[in-house]
Amino acid sequence: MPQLNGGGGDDLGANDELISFKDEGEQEEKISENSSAERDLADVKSSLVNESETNQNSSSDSEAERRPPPRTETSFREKARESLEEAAKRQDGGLFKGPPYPGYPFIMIPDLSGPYLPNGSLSPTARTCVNVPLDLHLTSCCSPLMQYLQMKWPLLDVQTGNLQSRQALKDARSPSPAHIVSNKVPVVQHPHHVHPLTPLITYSNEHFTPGNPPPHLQADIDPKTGIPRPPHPPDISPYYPLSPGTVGQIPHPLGWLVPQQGQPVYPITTGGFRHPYPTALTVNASMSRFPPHMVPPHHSLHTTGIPHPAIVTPTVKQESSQSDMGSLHSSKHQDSKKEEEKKKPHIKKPLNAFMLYMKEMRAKVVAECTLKESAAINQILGRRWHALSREEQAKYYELARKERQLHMQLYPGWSARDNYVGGYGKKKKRKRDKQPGETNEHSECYLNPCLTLPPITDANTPKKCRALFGLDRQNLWCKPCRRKKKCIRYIQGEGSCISPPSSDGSLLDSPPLSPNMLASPASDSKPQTEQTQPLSLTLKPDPMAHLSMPSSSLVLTEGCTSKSSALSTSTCQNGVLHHCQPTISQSSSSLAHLPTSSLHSHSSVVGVQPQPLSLVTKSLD
DNA sequence: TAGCCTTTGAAGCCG
DNA sequence: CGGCTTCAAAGGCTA
Repeated sequence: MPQLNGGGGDDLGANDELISFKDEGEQEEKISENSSAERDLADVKSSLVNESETNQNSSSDSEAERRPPPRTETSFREKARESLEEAAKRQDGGLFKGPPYPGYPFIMIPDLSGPYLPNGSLSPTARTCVNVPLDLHLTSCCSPLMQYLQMKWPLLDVQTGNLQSRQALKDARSPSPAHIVSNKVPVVQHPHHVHPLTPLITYSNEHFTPGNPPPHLQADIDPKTGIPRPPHPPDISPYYPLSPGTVGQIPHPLGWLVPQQGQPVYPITTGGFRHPYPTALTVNASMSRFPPHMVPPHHSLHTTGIPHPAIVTPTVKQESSQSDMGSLHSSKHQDSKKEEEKKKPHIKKPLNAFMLYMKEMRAKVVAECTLKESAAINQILGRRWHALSREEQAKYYELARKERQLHMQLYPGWSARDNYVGGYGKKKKRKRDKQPGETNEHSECYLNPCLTLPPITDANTPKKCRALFGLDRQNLWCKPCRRKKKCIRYIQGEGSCISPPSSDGSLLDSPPLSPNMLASPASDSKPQTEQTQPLSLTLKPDPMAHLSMPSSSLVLTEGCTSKSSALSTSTCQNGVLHHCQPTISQSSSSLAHLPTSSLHSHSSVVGVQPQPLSLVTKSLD
């Protein structure tokens, strides 16, 4: 396995991504600083990822050293140890007693997901906190996991101060009997279920309502630290029956212990609710200190009924219903087979870096604007992702790498093909095939002629060069395209790219690249935040612009709300009022013939960004 | 109600 | 090996 190759740089794809990202960064990011410095920075970032990958199996200490958010981590670690010690001494409960703060008994973790300050510190506004449930079976041997979590938690994002959340927390402080009696995990309702492997997600207090922690997990809470004292592990929890080998192992601190109602994504298996990460400790330990291949496989992990968040019983999946239907007419044998299949947990793929990022940032985006449409949000997040500095991205790559590692450790026999239905017999949702000419790129141009946003639809796919030149002229493809990455030419725009004048949105936002930049697309770009993204304040001549661009100035920003509100003004937390209506309406009127999907796509694009991505375009003339 | 949309990345399949 | 496809999250939308 690639990931196991400690020295390999390819396991995570991070390298590739970084490389390609460099290419993209050139076009997407305005570089105001000297290129050499940028290159250096980029090199540093790339090396960061490389290092993380190459050292993935080495010392977790090194990781900890690389981790920026230290204070909280350190204090937390110390406190956690104290709590552990105390917990070992006394198990008098005291859970949820006298919470030092609303989030109690959760740890307050700085939200680093937001605006990062150059020095790695948090901006005041970014100091939202995460209430991380400490229903940990913390033991003295958890340091690797702790490190792992420390690495992750800083990225946690949460919307705090939410009265509802607090209330929910308050209300939930008395564990429901159902939680106790049933094998169900105390449900914490969250808009997005928490990926088991990724504590990155934005968490709100409601995720961890006090009802969540099973009785045995009612760790004593240190009134001083507010950190719940980890329950003493000696007693195997009826809730999380731990196999002998799981003693001392730490349940994943984050919410995937608590599946969400209506989202049986991480259903508890019939085997009982066990430690989600039975091998979390050992895995992490081995992960950080030993080459993964040295770690003994835990083949029985997911067969023990461990409710790993990544495990989803087929019953919750669409396949299940279908199989159920079919089973009606099938033989008993078939039924039994299907039953087995049904019971067979669906182990989800580990989240990649971007998915982790999305999980973390989605709530933030949703909160910042009225956007709720995932498609639109994802577009925004996609842009933000590219706007992230290498360092920030490296964090996610690192997390993703660990996710995969952990996943691999937990499910040694699992393969992505297990979930790969395409060509493997079963049905599957097949993405609607779009004809090359069927893309929304034109509409994109219409509606989004000068946005900083790159073309959002198909036209923006990495196959741009492929579409332009065809497979037989791959030598003309941009590097990213060859690597199946986002086409830089397309993004760069025709003005500066070698590609033929594109009718797509290539003219959009990205500033023209200098020839030398084209020559060495990977040469680099300095990490940019989206604030610097106003890539094109000048409207490039768009062949299609006359069809869509009003002669007047436009203010297009991502701050505009999605489809539903695209035609009305919207506000974002940045306080900027985005008058989307004129823009959209004009565009729409001129493009009344456009498919609604196009409009939809466009409106979706007009997401919200805390940082003004808005561009004021000049009139064409 | 299943699937689409939309993003990026990882990984599997296929020629 | 390169290209294509699927899946991972997510929630509104659509047929």
